[in-house]
Amino acid sequence: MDFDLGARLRGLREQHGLSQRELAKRAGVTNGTISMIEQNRTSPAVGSLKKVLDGFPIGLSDFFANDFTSRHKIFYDSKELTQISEGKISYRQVGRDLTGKALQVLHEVYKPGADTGRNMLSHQGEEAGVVVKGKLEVTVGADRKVLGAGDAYYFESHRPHRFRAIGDEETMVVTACTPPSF
Amino acid sequence: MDFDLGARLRGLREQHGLSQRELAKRAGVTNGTISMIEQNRTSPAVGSLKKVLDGFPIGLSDFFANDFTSRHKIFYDSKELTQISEGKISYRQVGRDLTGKALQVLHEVYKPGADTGRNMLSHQGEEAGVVVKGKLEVTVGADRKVLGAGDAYYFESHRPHRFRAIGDEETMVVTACTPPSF
DNA sequence: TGTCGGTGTTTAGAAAGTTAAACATTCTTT
DNA sequence: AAAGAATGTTTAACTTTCTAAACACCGACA
Repeated sequence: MDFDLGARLRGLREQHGLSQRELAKRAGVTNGTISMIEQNRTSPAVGSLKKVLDGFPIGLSDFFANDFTSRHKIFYDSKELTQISEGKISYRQVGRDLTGKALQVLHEVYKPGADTGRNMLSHQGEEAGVVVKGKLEVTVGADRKVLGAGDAYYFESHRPHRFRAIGDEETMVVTACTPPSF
Repeated sequence: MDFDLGARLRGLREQHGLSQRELAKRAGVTNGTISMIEQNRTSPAVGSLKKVLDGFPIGLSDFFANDFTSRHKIFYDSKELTQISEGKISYRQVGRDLTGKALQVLHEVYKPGADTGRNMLSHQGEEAGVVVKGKLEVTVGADRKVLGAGDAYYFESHRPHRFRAIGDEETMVVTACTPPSF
């Protein structure tokens, strides 16, 4: 282990104003177990930790969300991207919490015909993207162009813009915004 | 345990095209351990699971992200909200993955003077919010009003809108959008 | 002062996880 | 068909976690 699981648990417990015994009772474990975990004298079984966290309650994912290592994470497997929303357009973000970050990178998948909407989006910062697959109609202000795989765009986000997937195969785009604005 | 940790691990391993022995070697555990975990015949120690996941690699948080229970989760502790972005305006979302959901609810905190930008936002759906603390200037189309704690708003998102925190204390708002549009 | 109720920590024994090696199975190779 | 190499599973010995109870400490209160 490389992040302080014990301290994380202790912090949570104290934030909730519980004693080790109170938490133990809720969780269905003994107070000794919690003591040992908080001192990092044991690496609890996942099942035990789950029981303990149910006492707050908080999920395992959230418990590890601010994992020390995940802040320094460099490589993200395809499956590791954070699904922000999904539907006609799927947005999957590189990294979970962009606090203090300058960049937001998304892997977007448009179903055929998917559209960000007639109403043009417009926010601050700059954004750029590369079409990986399919065809994407990009409208920026008065400019409009259909981009194919390998094509890219770059503009200042304050200009009204709109994206639309053309053709009948799904369209994949990798986009970057700075600063992160969702 | 109430979600199929074993199946989750097996799925991941197979997605990555690894055998139990290959993964075991990378992770520094034995193939037997992985076999037992995948059959849910043991609840692995967090440390062991961490080692195994480092073989992919994937973080603990992401491993549990699609926790079976978290899809049915009803109650969210304040600390459990998903930080989407933070800065002058902090957005914390209720729930992590809104796939298939109809609603996106955010807990927003505006630092004094924080502003969604001169450029009016505009997207589809409807949205509403309740100011919990501080003062929020809400502009929707030609309408503008300063809302205080307890005040609320409701409009169709296609109308251009803008939010700005007024005064010198931070402003807190709870907002809801449908459909989720980030 | 003493004892009561609370806190977190420690310890011996019970339970469970992990290892290393053997086992069983499938597929390829000869 | 037999040998070989890969796969996942199981078993006995070992290690670690977990429990239950005792321990030590602190503040309240009679």
